[in-house]
Amino acid sequence: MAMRLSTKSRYGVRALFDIAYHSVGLPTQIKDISRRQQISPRYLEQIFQKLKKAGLLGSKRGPSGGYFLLREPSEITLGDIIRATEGPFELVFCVSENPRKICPRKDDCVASEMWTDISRKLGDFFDSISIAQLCEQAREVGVEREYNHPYTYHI
Amino acid sequence: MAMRLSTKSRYGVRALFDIAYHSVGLPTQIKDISRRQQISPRYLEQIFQKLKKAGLLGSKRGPSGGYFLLREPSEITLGDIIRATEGPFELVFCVSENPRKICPRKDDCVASEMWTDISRKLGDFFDSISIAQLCEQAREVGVEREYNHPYTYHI
DNA sequence: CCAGCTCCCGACCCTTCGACTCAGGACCCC
DNA sequence: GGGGTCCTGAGTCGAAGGGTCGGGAGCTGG
Repeated sequence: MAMRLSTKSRYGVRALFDIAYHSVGLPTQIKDISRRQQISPRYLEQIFQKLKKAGLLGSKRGPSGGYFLLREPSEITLGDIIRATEGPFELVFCVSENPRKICPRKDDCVASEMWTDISRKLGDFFDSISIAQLCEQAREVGVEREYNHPYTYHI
Repeated sequence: MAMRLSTKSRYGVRALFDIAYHSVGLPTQIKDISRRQQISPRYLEQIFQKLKKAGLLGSKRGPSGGYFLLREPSEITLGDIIRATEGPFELVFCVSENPRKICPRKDDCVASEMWTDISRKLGDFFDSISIAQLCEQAREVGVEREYNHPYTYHI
C-alpha cells in the first residue's frame, strides 16, 4: 500500500491517452471518453479543469464542442499530468512550500536532503514517459480504435 | 502533494539510521531514539513492531534492553524499510494482490502494464539506497555522535 | 525473588484526504 | 432561443493517516 498514485492522475493519463488515440483532431467530448474509459463523467470534468489550467488541454463549448490536446502527444509526459492533478513531486513535507509543514529539524537532518533528491529523480523519471509512448504500445497490442466522425448518424 | 511517503516510512528510516549511527552494538532504547529524533515514543513502538516482523530489527526486554539491527547497515535499504512499514510498491491498485481492487479493464488497459513496470523500477531504486550511505553522509556533514555508554553516570 | 524497567499487543480516536456527486451558470451553435 | 456542452464551487461519505492509551509479558539488578 505504499505511495499510491491518486485516481485523478491515473484517470488523467488514461483520458489524455484516449484523446490522443481516438481523436482525429476534432474536440473529444467527455461523454465519449467517459464511456470508453469507464470513468464517471462528473469526475472527469473536474480532472479536465486541472489539466486545462496546466495548459495541457483546450476546450470548446456548445454542440460539437469538447476537449483537445494543446501539445503533441510526444510532448505530454506523465510528469506533466501528475503535477497537474496532484501538485509537485514531494515525497516528504519537510521541505515543501507549505510553511506549516516544514520540519524544524530540517537543517541537521541528513534524511531531508535525501528525500528532496529522490523526489527530483522521481519527477525526472515520470517526465521521460510520454503519452505518445502509450499510444505506440496500444497500437502494438492492437487496441481497437474508434474514430470520431464529423457527422452524426441518427439511428 | 503527489505520492507522499507516510510518516511511518520516514520515521522508520530515521530511527534505523539513528541506531546505526549512535549505537556501539548495545541495544538502543526507544526513549533515546525518541529524544534524539523527536518522534513520539508510543508511535515509534508501533513502527518498530513492523520493522521487527520484517526481520530488520531484533529486541531485548527488561532493564538495559532495547532494539538492535539484525543486518549490517549496508544491507538495509530504504526499499526494505518502506515495504516493511507500508507494504509492497504499487503505484496503482489495478494489479494488486487485493482481489477487491483489481481493475476490471486490466486486460485491455495499456496503462496497467505501464504502472506495474514503473512500480518495479521504483522499488529497485529504493533498494539501491542503504542506511550505510545515510551514515556516510551524516559523517561527512559532521552530525554529532552520541555514544551509548555501557555504564550510567548519576549526577 | 521481586520491583521496576523495557518491550509487546491490541484497541481506540481524531482529523485529513481521496473520490465522487450535484446544482446551477456560462457559452455556443444551429 | 433552446438544447447541448463545458465551467464553477460546494457538499458528502468512507477510508486512511497519524497518533494515543491501558494493560500485559519478559528480563535483570539488587
